[in-house]
Formats: sequence, C-alpha cells, structure tokens
Amino acid sequence: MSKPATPQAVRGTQDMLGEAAERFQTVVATFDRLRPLYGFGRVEVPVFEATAVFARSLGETTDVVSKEMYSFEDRGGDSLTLRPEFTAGLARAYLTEGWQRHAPLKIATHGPLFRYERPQKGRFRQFHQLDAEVIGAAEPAADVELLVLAAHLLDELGVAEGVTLTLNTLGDADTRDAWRTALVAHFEAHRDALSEESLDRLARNPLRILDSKDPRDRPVADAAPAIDDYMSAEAGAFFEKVTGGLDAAGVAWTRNARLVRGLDYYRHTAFEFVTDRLGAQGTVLGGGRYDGLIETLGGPATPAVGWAAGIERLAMLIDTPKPEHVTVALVPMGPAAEAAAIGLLAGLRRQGIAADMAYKGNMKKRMHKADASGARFAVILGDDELAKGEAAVKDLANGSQTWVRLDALAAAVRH
RNA sequence: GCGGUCGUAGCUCAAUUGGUUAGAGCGCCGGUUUGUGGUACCGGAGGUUGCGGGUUCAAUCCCCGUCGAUCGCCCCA
Repeated sequence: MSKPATPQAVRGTQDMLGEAAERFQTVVATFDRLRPLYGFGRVEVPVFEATAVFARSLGETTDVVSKEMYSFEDRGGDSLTLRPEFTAGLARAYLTEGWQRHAPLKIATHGPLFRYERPQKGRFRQFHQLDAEVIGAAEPAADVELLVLAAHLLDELGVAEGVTLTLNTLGDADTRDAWRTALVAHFEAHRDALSEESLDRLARNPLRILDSKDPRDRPVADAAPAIDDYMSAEAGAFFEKVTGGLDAAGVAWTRNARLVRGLDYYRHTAFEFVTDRLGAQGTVLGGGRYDGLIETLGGPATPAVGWAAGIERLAMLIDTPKPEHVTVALVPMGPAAEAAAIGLLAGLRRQGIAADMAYKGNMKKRMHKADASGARFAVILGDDELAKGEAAVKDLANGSQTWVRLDALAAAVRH
C-alpha cells in the first residue's frame, strides 16, 4: 500500500505555532483591550460577499478588483468574493442591517482577508487585519479619534518609535477633481519623461504617479501641482481641524503631500503609519475618509472614515512576547496516584491555577516534560503521599521541595 | 503578471572540479538511574537530496520544466 501524498498548504497561507502564534495573538489582544476605551463596538461580518460589494466600491480599475480578488461562483450561479478588505463589507452591512439608526457608528473588527498576490515579506494571500471605522460622521473629530486610537495601539505594542504617521488630505470632491485635472494636464505635458508604468497609471490612476518609486518619475512627480493650490476653503479648514486635533492629543504627524491612497473611495484625510523595518512593505496601518463609498453601494450620502492595520506586519515589529506556560505540572506515580491527580488537576484549574499533566510516562519522563513545559512547580504524587493526604511540591527553579496537604495545594503554588 | 536567490533528516546546516554505504548538531526514542527535571555518557530510529524529465559510465552537484520558499517590481495592510 503506497502512502498517500500529503497535500501542501496553499501558497501565501500561513500556519502559526509557538512564537508566531503568540505574536499574532499579542497584536489582536492589544487591539481588543484598547477598542472599548474608545467606545468602538466589536462587529462580525462575513468573510465573503457578493462580488459587486467590492467591485463597485473599490473601483473597477484598481489592481485589487482587476486581478487580486478570490472570486467564484456558488451553486446558484452567483458571483461571490472572499473579502480583500473590510471597509466595503462593513459599509454593505451598515446599509442592509439598518445600522444607520446608530449613526455615528463606531465599530471595530479583525480577521482574515484574501488577495491573489505574489507573497513576499509581510504580504500573504490570506492575511489578517485589525479594522476600525466611524460610519455616519462628517466631523473631523472622528478622523482625529481614529488616529489617536491608531497611535495609541502602536504605542501599546511598543512599535511607535520605528513608525511615523504620514498624513495628507485629498480634499473634498471639488478639490480632488480640480487637482486631478491639473495633475493629468501636468503629466500629459511631460509624458515622454515618465516610466512605462506611470504612463499606465496616467490612464488608470494618475494620482499614483505622485508616489512612484521609479527615479525617472521623480522629477516630474516632484514638480507636479500641489493639492494645496486647489484646496477649497472648506477642505482646508477640515484638514486644519484634523491636524489641530492631533496636536491637542499629542500625536506626532508629518505632512506628506504626495501620499495618495490606492482605492478610489477616499476623500479628505488620508494617512499611513510607515516603517522602514519591513522591506518593501512599509505601511503598517493605513486609512482615511471615504465619504463617497456608501453611495456607490446604493445608499444615502454617508460620511465615514476608518483604517486597517496588518496584523502580520505588526507582529513582525513587536518584541518577542513572553511565552505562555503553566504554573504547575502534576507528576503522579502509579495508577492510584494518577487517578487522584486527575481530580487535583481539575481542582487547581477551577481555582484559576494553570496546571498540566502529561498523558503518560514514568516519573523521569514526566519530570522532564514538567521542566520542558516551563512550569514553576512540579507536584509529585506517589502512593506514600497519597496515604498521607499530601503531595511533594518541588520548585523547579531552585530544586527545593516541600510536602503540603492536598487541600492546601492551591495556596502553596499561588504566588 | 515580471525579475533575482534558494529547496538535503522534525529543525539548523555539511558533503572536495560530478564518483561508490549522503554526515553533524539540536530534537525525538531507549539505556546508565523501577521516587526526582535542567548537566554528563552510551545506544537507536529517522532521507526515493521538493517533484518530473534530460546529459553522463556515474547527478545532492550540470541542463530544462514544474511546485514551493524568499527578496524585489506592480499594487497594497
């Protein structure tokens, strides 16, 4: 009989154990700890949606929609897509669940997202994000609140020092249109100087030429008209309230007038927290205001702002988390002791003490496992101890050993 | 979708210009020690060298393809 071939993990997916899993969990737990401090409620939304949810909201010409979506037909012939981002699905839920009545709605979620891309450092086909949104608020105070939360999160994770907040405004619709027209005119006038890729961008998404990494593009991009020259009074005032709020909250920021966002729906505030510690993937958290999105999904004009942060990217930046380990390892000897130890184990755990017991093995083996587990104490239970109603408690750090009554066990190992 | 580098034991890596039974450390299993771990010593298991094809008397090594990893481009968290 030949052995069956082992199926491989799908490209761009990850299996995490030990430190990798602890890093991931640390990021998520930190987010979950801060979220309620800002009054953001946890929401759950589906991992897949009707394809139109993403195709319409992200913009048909974006790479995410044109070549990176995991789309498939279900048995009824409907086109479905594994979510490539959170915002569109949350906006859909806001409309179809009647969440308008809660506006302004402050919500947060986290989970897996899917994009068909070539994996590289900090980039996966199934990746994970934290996400926070305020839907139904046109006030710059919402932008500020989200940015303060983001900065607080990075600070709590201990990565704030290597990460800087870069901030820009794309203006309101009028500003953005006027600026865009001027940009296109500028780039058209210098098209012989642009890279092939930027010529392609000129047709699809001219704003992206501004942050091109190609040195050939830099002179033309750097000479391009600035949005500030086209800024309406309202849009300018909005941006000033955002930056003023950040200053008041003590959040450091840098203006990057060339920061644009990849997805079509952004207006006004756009921001990225960037680092140089992740190779080509510098963005660790990004977002902005998307006042136009909900209308593209057939809803009423609804202002909204939000951000998402890459959990894997953050997990790579944080310090090594302290590994989890139990306090007590039970070491029973013989069938009678083992039976009694099952009761002791359950009792310790019910009293909130982390305890473990190997499924099998003689004393030597169990002691070895106790040591390897990182437990502080080995609780040794043999027939002699059992007869006396006690157990030997050995401190694995210094080797000292004392005998304590079984009913005092929990107290003896609680420190 | 495009380009660079790399795939040898569970893990990290060796293996002279292509040469005979592919090695080591760690880990794992057993023993020295049938009631004491972290140290030490002894022994053992574990490989179709990612997969498929080609060149050659001979391939872990050279060539092609493929899958995967990794880094970058595009794009993005």
